Order: sequence, then structure tokens, then C-alpha cells
Amino acid sequence: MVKVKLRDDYREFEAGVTAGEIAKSIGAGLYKAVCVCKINGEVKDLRTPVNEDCEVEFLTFDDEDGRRTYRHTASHILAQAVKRLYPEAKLAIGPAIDKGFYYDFDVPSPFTPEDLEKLEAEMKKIVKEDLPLEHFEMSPEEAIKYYEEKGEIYKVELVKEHADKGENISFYKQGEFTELCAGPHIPSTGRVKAFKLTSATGAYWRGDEKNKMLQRIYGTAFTKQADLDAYLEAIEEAKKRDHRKLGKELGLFTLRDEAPGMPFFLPYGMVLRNTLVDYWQKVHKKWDYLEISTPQIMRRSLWETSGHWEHYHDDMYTTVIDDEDFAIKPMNCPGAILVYDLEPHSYKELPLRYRELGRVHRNELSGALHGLFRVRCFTQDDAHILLAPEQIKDEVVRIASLIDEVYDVFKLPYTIELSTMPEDHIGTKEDWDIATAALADAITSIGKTYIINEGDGAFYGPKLDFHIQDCLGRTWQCGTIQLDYQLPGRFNLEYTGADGEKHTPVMIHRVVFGSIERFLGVLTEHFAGAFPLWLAPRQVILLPVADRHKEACEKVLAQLEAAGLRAEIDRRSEKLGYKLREAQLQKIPYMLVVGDKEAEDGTVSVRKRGAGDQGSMSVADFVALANADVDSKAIW
RNA sequence: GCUGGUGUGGCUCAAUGGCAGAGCAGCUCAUUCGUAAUGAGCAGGUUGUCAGUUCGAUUCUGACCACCAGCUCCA
Repeated sequence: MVKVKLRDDYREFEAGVTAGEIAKSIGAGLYKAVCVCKINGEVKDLRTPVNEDCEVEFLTFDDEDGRRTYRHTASHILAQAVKRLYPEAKLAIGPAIDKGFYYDFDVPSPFTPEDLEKLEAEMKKIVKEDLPLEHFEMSPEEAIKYYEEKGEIYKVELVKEHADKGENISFYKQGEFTELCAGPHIPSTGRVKAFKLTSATGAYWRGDEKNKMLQRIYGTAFTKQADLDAYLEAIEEAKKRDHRKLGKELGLFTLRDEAPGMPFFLPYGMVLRNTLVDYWQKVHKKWDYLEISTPQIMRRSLWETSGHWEHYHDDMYTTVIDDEDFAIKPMNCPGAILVYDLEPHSYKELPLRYRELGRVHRNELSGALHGLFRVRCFTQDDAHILLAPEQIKDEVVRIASLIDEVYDVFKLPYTIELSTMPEDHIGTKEDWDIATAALADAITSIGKTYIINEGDGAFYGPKLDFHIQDCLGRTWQCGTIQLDYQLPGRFNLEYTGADGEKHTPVMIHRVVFGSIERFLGVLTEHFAGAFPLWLAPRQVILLPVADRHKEACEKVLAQLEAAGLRAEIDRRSEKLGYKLREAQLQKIPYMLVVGDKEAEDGTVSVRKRGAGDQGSMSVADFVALANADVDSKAIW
């Protein structure tokens, strides 16, 4: 007998009982809902036998591990369906991902939407067949032989890697379909209820563009059809927040064929942008950054010294002027370095913080362009900080606090990634360890958590990246704090230390918004275009009920403008409802209605976006109300 | 850049190997209206660009450009 600790009691079972049988003994309903279990904290199949005393926890689709397991099995069903309909397809990999799963195949011709429909139908058959997923193992030699005979070249490659660890290779079998897989899985295919194949695209084998491009099928799966429908509906809803759509509707920016990836900012977009920049300036003055501005185009020699000419050439726009090579700056750092290098520096001046709203140009791959999120011309809210190595941690705390302060103003949720030493790097491992630890310490000391992005640092130093999600949950890097041990040396930068000796400073590259453009895109999606009052391009719109009220509106407009509010009058001879509808669709925070009554006693009837009619008040009262909102940067 | 898809008035979208159509927006006229669309009329398009096939191409083919999804890359 074995003693099993369940949620709040102990039960005894015959040794060798499976986790699934334990679940069944507790209740059939529970058993049906359970995807996978944890035995002593380790995620395992329900088919796993229990041979000794342990703690068992059952996980349903509501649990992240349960959900992943469920969707992972769905990906196996997809692979099985593909093998049935396209026996010549070679299997690569097929994991569960955040919102579903995918599977990569090597097939002679890409999948069409009709293929996906056929595959979905075949998957339904496999579900109906209710095939049990059985786990078994092979020795590495057997596994290689097995896959070589089948011509599964990708699987052979994967097995060979596992073989180096000297362990047996784990497989799962469902009906005629066998798959290299560490598991775990749900007990049978019949449990996968609601799924949909969402798209088919290309993807490089092992994510390396030098490798062959495989065909990836994305799908998602839920336990109930209603949940799947709700999910698909939510995606459609989310697309309405897309900043590319809202940017057009609200007159913020545009992109034209004449300049791919280089946004044109329209009048309302410029108001938004300038408001954001004003705020940025205020914050940076407070945090003690000195503002500089450096040239857009600089000589080749500068870029050779910085290393960009060699390492970043493909992404740079270069030009020849009077027979001499120049480059349009893709980064602001060399400019800041030239400013530092103007005169000798003492350790007493450090950290020296140069801020620069620097417009950069990068020749990004055409396929990477995406609205304002990924452009070829953008303005980084950059700063370059020169400091002594021992000042790193304090300075990083200072920057991370600044970033947190700014994101909090918008109530933007974000995640932090710490990228560590890549294979291709400069500097000693000791330096990297100290620097990486300084970054980690800094984040922990301000009460934040981070995830580690192994080996993803820049070749010159580790970095912290601040990621924000877009309307569809894709994350975009906005803020970043990068330590740089290389550039100061390349430019022979120095400061005189307390010891009277010359030392090389460390440089920190950092941005808060990342780029003004990307951040505006993020904000547009975050607020679904309904910007807080302080940011809204048009804060107030005045709506005369009839033409005879326009004059009264003009007076109110003058008062609002004098009070620093951004206001307009809708002067068209339309009915109130018509003008109101448009103002509402334009997401203007305040709509002020002026009719006979208001014109008479100098009041306005206030309608607040999202909150409806607020009744009448004097213009002075409205100004006080609005300005209080602007000052507090209230979000509603 | 790679894989697949898309490209029709300012916007959203129809249609077709044989005169390209609607709604909204715009303009004109009438209406002067109280919290999400007043009515009538007018105007607006070399169907992304360039070639090819064809008596005839917006439709079929090819190249290019741009956009969309994903890969890669990145602020």
C-alpha cells in the first residue's frame, strides 16, 4: 500500500495505482476535468503509476500546466492528422504556447486555408476515436534507427541531441501515431473538445533563418466550445483597439507607400506626441538629465570607431557627400560620446547623464515593419550615462524607478527581462557576472521581478528590457537599460578618479518609452484611443444645439483656450445627436452642449466620455474640473 | 529578407473576361433640431504599378511595390 497526500487528507492505495485511478476514486466528475497531475510537485501524466508515498495534486484546464498539457495533446492530434492526410510530411516540433499550440512540418507545398479545414475535420475524427496516449521509452540507438527508417530527419536530429545526455528517449503513442515527446499528456484524444486551426505560416527550423523554412500550423484548443467562441470573439474585439486602425480613425498618423516604415504624424497625432514629450522633459529635468542634440548624419570614420560601420552596416542608411562616406545615425550613442569627449572629466561629475530625443533611421527588414511598433525612422527618448563601475547598481535602481514612475502614470502593465551574456561577447566572465548581478539586484531592490533571457544580452554587456503588450498580447520592448563596457574604451573616454589616475567610465544606454512612435502605439492600444484628458488631442468639443448658439460657443471656446484647454467647436448645421455621435466615436473626453438655456446663463451642459450627461455648470466650474483632471493625469 | 495571404472612390465593402456599384464621409439645397446618425440632390474611380495573354483585362499570367499574419531581427 502507498500513502498519498491529496489536497487536505491522506488516502491509501494499492502500490502501482495510477494517478488517474486516484482521481477517479475521488470523483468521476473530477477525473473528467483533470488534464494532468503533479506528483511531489512534478507535472506528470495521469497514467503515471504511484509506487511510493507521495503528494498528488490534480490540475484542470484552469491551471496553466493543465492547459498547456491539454493543448500539447491537441498539437499531437494535429500532427497525427497531417500524417494521415500528407504521409510524406516530415515532423519537426509542436509545443503548446501561450494561447494555443503550433506544429512545424516539412511539406512539399504550403498549407492552404482549405487544407486547414480538412485537417480540422481529420482531427475531429481522431478525437472521436478517443485514442489513449501511451508513454514508452526507447534507447537512443533504437530511437535514431526508428526515425531514420521513417525518414524523419528532424526527429533524428532531436534524438541525437538527447542521446548525448545518455538517457532513454521518451515517446508517446496514440493509435498509429508515435511521437518523440517528453510529455506529459492528457489520457486520451477524446478529451480534446473545442479546437480551431487559426493560421498557417512559414517558420525556420530551429528559428534560424539559415535553416530550411518549414510550414507551421497554429491552433488553439479549449475544453468548451463556448470558451473557444468567446476567445475568438475577444480577438475580434481586441483588433478594434489596433493602433493602426485607431491612428487612421482618430487622425493621429499615417503611413504611405512613398516612405515605407516612416510614419507621418498628423495634427492630432502631433498634439499627442508633443504632450507626451513635454511630460518626458519634465520628468528628466527632475531626475537630473542634461539635454543634448547630436547630428543626424556623421562621417564614416566615427561609425568605424564605434564599430557600427562593420557590425551594423546592413541596417544603416549610408550616403556619399562630396566623395566622402557618411551614415545617417541608427543610434545616438556615438553623438553622446563626442559630447563627453569635449573636455576632461572628474569622478566628481559622475554619473553624467545626457538625454537626447534622437531621431534614428534603421533599414529594418520589410517584413518586420508593423504600424508604429516597428518602423524605419523613429525617435528614441535616449540617454547615455557615463559612470564609474561601482556606481552601476545605484544608477540602475534610479533608472528602473524612473521607468516605473513613467509607466505607472499610464497604468501600463509591463514585464522585465534580464538578458545575460551571449556566446559572442567581449569582456571577462567576472565582469559580466558582476554587471548581471548588479542589474538583478537593482530590480529586486525596487520590489520588481524579472525573467531571465539566457544569452540574449548585447555583445558589449547585459541588459534589462521592459516589455509591454499590444491589443493581441504580443509584447513589444519599450524601455531598456543596457550596460556597455566597450564603447567608452573604443573612444578612449576617461575620467580622473579620486586616486588621481585615469579610468575608463562605463556607459549605460537607456530609454524609457523606447521610441516615441512605439510608445504612442502602445498607449493608443492600451487606452483603445480613449486617451486620458491630459493626453487627448482634443480635450473638449463644443456642440451648439442650433446655429444661433454658435456665438455663445465661440465665447466659451475663448475661455477654455485661455485656461489652457484644447477645444474645438463643431460648427456644422447638424442635429445635436449627430454631432454627439461623432464626438463620441472620436473619443473626445468632454462634450459641452450649448443651447438656449446655456447661452442665456453662461453655462455649459457637460457630457463626459463613457459617463454620459453630467448636467449643467458654469464655464469656470468646468475649467476647474477639467484642469484638476489634467493636473492629476487622471485615467477614466 | 523568408512563407502564405491581400490590394476596387477619403473610409467600409460589393461586382464582373464586355459601360465598375452601395453605404458613410464631402459638396449644394431644405430643415434649426437638447445628449450616439434629418431629408433630397450633386460630385467623386485609368480597380497598387509595369508588362504579357486576349478582339477586349479591373477580372487570367508574370514581375515589382505596399500592406496583413507568422518566422528572423529589434526601440
